[in-house]
Amino acid sequence: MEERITVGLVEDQFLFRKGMKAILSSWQDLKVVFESEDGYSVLGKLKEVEEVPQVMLVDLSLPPDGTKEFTGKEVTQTLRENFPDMKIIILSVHKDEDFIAQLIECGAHGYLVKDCDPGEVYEAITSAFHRGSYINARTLKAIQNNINKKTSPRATLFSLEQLTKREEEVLQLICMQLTTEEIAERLFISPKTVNGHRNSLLQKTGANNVAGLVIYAVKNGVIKVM
Amino acid sequence: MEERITVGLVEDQFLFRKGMKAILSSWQDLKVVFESEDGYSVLGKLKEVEEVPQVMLVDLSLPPDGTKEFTGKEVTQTLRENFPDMKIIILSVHKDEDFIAQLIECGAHGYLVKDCDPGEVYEAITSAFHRGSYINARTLKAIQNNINKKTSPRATLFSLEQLTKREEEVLQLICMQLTTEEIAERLFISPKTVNGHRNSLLQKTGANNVAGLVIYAVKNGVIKVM
DNA sequence: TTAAAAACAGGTATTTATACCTGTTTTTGT
DNA sequence: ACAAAAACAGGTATAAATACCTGTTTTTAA
Repeated sequence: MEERITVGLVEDQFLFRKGMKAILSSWQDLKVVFESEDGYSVLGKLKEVEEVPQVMLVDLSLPPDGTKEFTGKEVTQTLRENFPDMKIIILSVHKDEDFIAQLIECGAHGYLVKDCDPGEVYEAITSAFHRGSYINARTLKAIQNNINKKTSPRATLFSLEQLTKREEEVLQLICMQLTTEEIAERLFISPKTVNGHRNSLLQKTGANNVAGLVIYAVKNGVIKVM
Repeated sequence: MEERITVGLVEDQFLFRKGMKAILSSWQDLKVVFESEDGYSVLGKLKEVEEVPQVMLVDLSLPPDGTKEFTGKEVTQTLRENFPDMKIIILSVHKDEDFIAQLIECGAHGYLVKDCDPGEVYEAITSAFHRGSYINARTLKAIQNNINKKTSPRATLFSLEQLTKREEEVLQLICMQLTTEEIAERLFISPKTVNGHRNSLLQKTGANNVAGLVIYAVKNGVIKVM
């Protein structure tokens, strides 16, 4: 019998992680050798372990009480740098094409949405291991559309830059229903400055108004809502 | 050997559902006899099935593309009315006490957060079946605090009234970053009417502005954010 | 059928947010 | 030490949201 493929799981929801482990166990040629609940501890845990998994399934839900959240992109990049041979498969609820494309660009070897079936997870793992990647139709489409966007002139204007610390701080206060003046008081700065941050936020996130900003904050884990 | 407890799963995420099924299968005295992916089809499916589950695990994540979403409260109420003997255990990511208390008031027999461990799920199922309910410390606290709120004088002023259909509709459009005028166009009504709904929303939810409304919408599942 | 709730529509006023500018100072990385 | 980015602060204008009213029509439920 051939060596089994060793698999690692990064997933914050305990139940889902255990469920996934149970599912994967039904394939004889897979072996779950690593589990982690968040992006923080992955690296540390991996260095202490004798058996480094060949394929890592990474879920992108954020840890619910993260002071500084570790996004899927960061986890992917970190893993790629430290374990160049490891294949990384992203598991996420996001169907957004930009989002998918960004992950692949960061070095992920595959992308699965969470409503796929167990068979596809298996296929992704084996494909990533044997052929180096698993790109399904949706992922391919996302990558292609993203390339088109990049070559189009609008992309450079609208590109999703990262928020600065101050912007993130302002965004959190906006989500807490504070007005510009209240935020200014809270941060001991001029309302005009807050206004500037507001505008940067709207531009960077592509939102039209506070509603869009709040949604962005929720989606990107800038605030925790549950 | 005694009869096994029959269990049903309502959960939109395919992978999570399968994982949960795999987990539950490790207990010999449980038997998963029913699965549904959304609140809509539960009732219909249950009527076509020969074996109605004794305990139903209901996840509250919303179906990702629901035109008219079926909330956990509605599912609970509907099940209670049509299957009075069935025990209902809610499985959710929400840790909000009001939210938990509301579900229990709607007739749920237990409430679990999604990061609990598999053993607790098993305990909840058996406890609900044999003793009629499973109330853990968190749930109990939520119920108690909710009772306190109700008897306090402020509660009557601030009480979370239910949103009307129209209000919910307007709220969704607000979250989609539409302005009052755009919403009016979309719904073929006067901006003044939309304004009225806006004000009702602010009052009913206790929000100060759109940011608060969006947060409310996310917390209460009025919109789906992922 | 009748009362209550919901949906509708209008008014006035004020506050806040958004969309553009301009520029300086401070921090950061190399 | 230098350039770049971030944080800061000001201006002007307009658009939108919020806070209060008033009332009518339609729908819902008892």
